[in-house]
Amino acid sequence: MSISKVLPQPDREEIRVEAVLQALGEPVRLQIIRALADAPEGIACGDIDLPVTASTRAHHLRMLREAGVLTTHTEGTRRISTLRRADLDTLYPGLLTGILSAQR
Amino acid sequence: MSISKVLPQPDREEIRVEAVLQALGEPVRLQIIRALADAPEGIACGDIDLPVTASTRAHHLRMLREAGVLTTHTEGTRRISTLRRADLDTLYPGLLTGILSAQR
DNA sequence: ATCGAAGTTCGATAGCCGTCGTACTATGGA
DNA sequence: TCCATAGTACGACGGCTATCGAACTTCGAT
Repeated sequence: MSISKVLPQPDREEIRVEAVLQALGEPVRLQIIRALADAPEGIACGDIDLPVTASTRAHHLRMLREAGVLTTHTEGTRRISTLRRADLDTLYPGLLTGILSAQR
Repeated sequence: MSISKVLPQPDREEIRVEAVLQALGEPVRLQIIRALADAPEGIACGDIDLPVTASTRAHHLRMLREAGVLTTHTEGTRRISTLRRADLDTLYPGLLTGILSAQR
């Protein structure tokens, strides 16, 4: 049995709006964000339908995590990601809602 | 005497959230947005203090305009830009506010 | 112990884009 | 008319980054 672990990510006060916007300004990553928004309990990155290979997928997940947009914890061999809604809503109230309200 | 003219820009319904986020996810452009937010009556791009040359400035202004973030009209030889607040607030309520609420 | 599944990391590549200088346009003033 | 000012357009260049394949790690199951 393995120990569930949270992957390294910035603290709330370390999150920079530029990094967040840059992270969100990429079609595939935006797609990921939307999938996460629809799965409040979190989702394994492999379970998100994306038009890229696994390695590219991992790359985008890492970008989003390091920007502070999502958090990832391990569950066996799977890595479950969730939106850092509370942090983002506190730092930039309305931003996430505004983005997600866009028609897809 | 010349005729004041509005430079080409997308209609509200043509604005895509990806383009907006991509436009905002660039430090210089974010700086422009903040300057515009502080000048509701509009501002000439030359009057914004930016760490880039005039041509780069023009490039960023064009990106922002074509993404639908700002509107530009001519006044003599000057080009006055203003945030498209109403359009953005309608399409993505809270997004602009969230971004601008970030500490600089 | 072996295997498969989930995912990451690394190196390489190709395309995008931020930057600049230069040339150009257009407007207004002398 | 001539010139200065405000700004754009274009071409070039360099750096960033999205993408991939291949090798590797980790865990769970058989």
